[in-house]
Amino acid sequence: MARQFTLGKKERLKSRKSIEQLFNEGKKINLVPYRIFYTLSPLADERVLLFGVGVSAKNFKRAVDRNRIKRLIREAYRLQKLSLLDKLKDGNLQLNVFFIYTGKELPEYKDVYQKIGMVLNKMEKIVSG
RNA sequence: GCUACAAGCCGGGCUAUCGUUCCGACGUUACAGUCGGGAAGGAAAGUCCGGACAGCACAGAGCAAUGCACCGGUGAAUAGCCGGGUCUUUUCUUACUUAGGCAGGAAAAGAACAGAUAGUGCCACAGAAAAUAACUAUCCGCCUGCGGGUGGACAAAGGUGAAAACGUAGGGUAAGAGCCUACGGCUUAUGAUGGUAACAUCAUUUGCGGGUAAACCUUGCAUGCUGAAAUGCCACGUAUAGUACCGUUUUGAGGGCUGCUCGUCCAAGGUACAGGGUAGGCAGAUUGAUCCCGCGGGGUAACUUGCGGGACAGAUAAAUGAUAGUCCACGACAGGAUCCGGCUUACAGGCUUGUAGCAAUU
RNA sequence: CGGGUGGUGGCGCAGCCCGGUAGCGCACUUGCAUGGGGUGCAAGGGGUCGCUGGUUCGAAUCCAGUCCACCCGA
Repeated sequence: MARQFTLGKKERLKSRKSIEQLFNEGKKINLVPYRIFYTLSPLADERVLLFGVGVSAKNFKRAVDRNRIKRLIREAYRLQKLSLLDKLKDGNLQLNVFFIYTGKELPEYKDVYQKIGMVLNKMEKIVSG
């Protein structure tokens, strides 16, 4: 039985090329302190859902703060991605997502969890039709 | 015990659930999965110095540029560190002095402490003048209408200023002036003594011509250039690919000698524009001038050395987190990105040791 | 990772190389001109020269350290 709440190397965007493609060709969602890029395409291999995070060094000068925001977003995503994954499997689709934090204040985990949940719900609706 | 200062060390702990990365074992065709172990700092930061390492270059000469600048030691090396010298400032103290002051000694702090008689520049305001002179004053000669004018001599007396032409006394002179003499101060050179040396003391001697080199500069010494996006290898892929210009025996386009010039060597392709492809993997790359502990040796110290034991991340869109509970002193500054040595800056709180003061007990 | 530029009145800039008076435009205040406004004319106020030290008689300017903002290479 495979574990469910994982976020290993195989589930993250690892290629510079695919990331650049995502920024150039992907669609965009703005949700107050976040900006999400995504591309939806027919399933090519077993990698159904790929994920990435970014925080601008302009808004957060210290690496400690950037690391913390990325960790919080990753955690919220990890715990809430399951139903989106099921929808993608049903539709035989492949999705790349990239989260960018555009706010200027350090967020609380509860807010991050809530907002990421909203984003994922939106994505589900887009995937469904 | 409390307070202050200095030095050194630490800088949240525990439990549960979910999760990340690397290594090993099991397992698998290969994944998946399971088990065990490792996983940010004292500054990882700023990138201010110095190296290691790598590539290119390494026949020579000249010029330039940059850095450093008392001496010795330390170390792979430095603008770091340690010790010493000199100077400056502050404090204390002693002798002399009516006082002002001045000389010596001690302690602490600081010093970008080579050169201002190599040259050039600058020094606002004030002041006669900011370094060459001129002006006032002084003295001498001549003229005079007795107000002064004019030709010379003189060199620091002239309310200033941050800074004023060695100080005091005497001689000297037409009047003056280190012009001369004595004492004192600073300074140049030589010698002697002590010291590895910087330097100190003494003797003789040269002069006394302000400051500024964190102004240009001069002198001495050092430095090849470029940095892991360096560099080597493998894989994938495109256009046996276009246009223009220059050149291909000699008249040679261009290139190397990596700052430039000379000089020298190579040389058949080169330059520009337009367009196309790739942007994956492995090595570099984590164990090294390494760090810590104990005992011992050398050295004033920085540091070094012998023996024994222990420890040491390696990611690559980039890993240490989240949630809940609990304890306390309620958690600061802040996160690797080739590595190491230093410097600088940020930092809640706590612990240890030493010194000084206060209080109390025996 | 490497390299560079800039912090001067409320705003945009000059002065810095070669040290001695901080200046310009817009804005602001007051007055005059107009029936009123725009506009024009005249006068005026306002600056720790990012911060901390050093050199110097004297620092916005020179030097060192530090903070902040911005840009470039890949």
